[in-house]
Amino acid sequence: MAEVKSKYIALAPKTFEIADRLHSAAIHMLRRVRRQDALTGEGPARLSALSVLVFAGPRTLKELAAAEQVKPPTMSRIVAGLRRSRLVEIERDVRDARLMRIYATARGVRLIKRGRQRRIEYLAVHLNALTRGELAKLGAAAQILEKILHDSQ
Amino acid sequence: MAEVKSKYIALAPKTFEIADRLHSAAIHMLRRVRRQDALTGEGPARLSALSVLVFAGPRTLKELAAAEQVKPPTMSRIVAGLRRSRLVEIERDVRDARLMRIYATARGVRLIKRGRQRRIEYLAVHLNALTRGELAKLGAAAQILEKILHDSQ
DNA sequence: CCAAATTAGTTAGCATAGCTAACTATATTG
DNA sequence: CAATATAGTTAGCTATGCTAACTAATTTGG
Repeated sequence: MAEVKSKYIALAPKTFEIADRLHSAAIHMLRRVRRQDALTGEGPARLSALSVLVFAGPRTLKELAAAEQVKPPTMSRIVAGLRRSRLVEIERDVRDARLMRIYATARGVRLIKRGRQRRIEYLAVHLNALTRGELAKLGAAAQILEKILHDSQ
Repeated sequence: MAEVKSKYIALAPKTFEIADRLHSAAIHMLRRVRRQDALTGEGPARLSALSVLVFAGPRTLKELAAAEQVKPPTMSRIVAGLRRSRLVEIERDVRDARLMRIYATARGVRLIKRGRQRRIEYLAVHLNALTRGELAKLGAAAQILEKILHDSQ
């Protein structure tokens, strides 16, 4: 791996090295796991948006766009695709007719849960080769990352 | 997070839970870090392919396609884009005129190194809030993941 | 109360990124 | 040397990202 120097002189080289390795490991892990998604027959943007609806509940288009960090026109087409595949349904808000209420259908929920199952199972099968201690270390790391991600917004 | 059951009864629930949390943390971490890439002015497929050329050296189109897990026609266009941006150059193999030798230009190397610097620095700044012990745990986790990814091909 | 401004979402049009099928050009093989 | 195999490209489809410009609905200010 290459050297990384910084303008932030307060940061220890060790911190950079760990950031680098964590970054690389995350990229390679997700690349593997993502191969499982082909079986769903839907593209990554749709799966990701649908996943928000399944695990966080119904959302408006704008909220969904914000959650997925894309612009409204992009989300508009993603939702149209999900609707064509009967994975979501849309209702107009009674209070404010400009707002959409987008929610996952039972079919959408099933698709996401199966996809998620495949991803997690794939990972778990590989983690199964580890010792108890190693597994505990991964658990600790996940917790630390969750904390950072949560704190830093 | 949702329940995940498995047909692999030999896998402990704890393993699933950790796989799940690791998966989620990796997704959110990379989503953050990726925002830095907009500054390069190149798309993700180009950055990723160029990164292979910079860190692993020149490759043929087929090799690059395999490394990026895409089909040759896809890589053909990615390389064409990189070439237009003067980030790579192409030579024909002397022994076998069918083969391309694709390599990063100095400009390509600079672009990737700066982009990488931004990503790693962003992460490192956030890791900097951690204690020595927490940092060490993340380092240990990265190492364990590298091992699994390497061993399982 | 209604005109102006704001907000939610869509449409149009562009670029990138993925695919398969069908092509060209070069090497290899029988 | 003809047939086959291999490397890469081209054409044409879908999906996913953007901005600019639009429609429709709501809110606000005079």
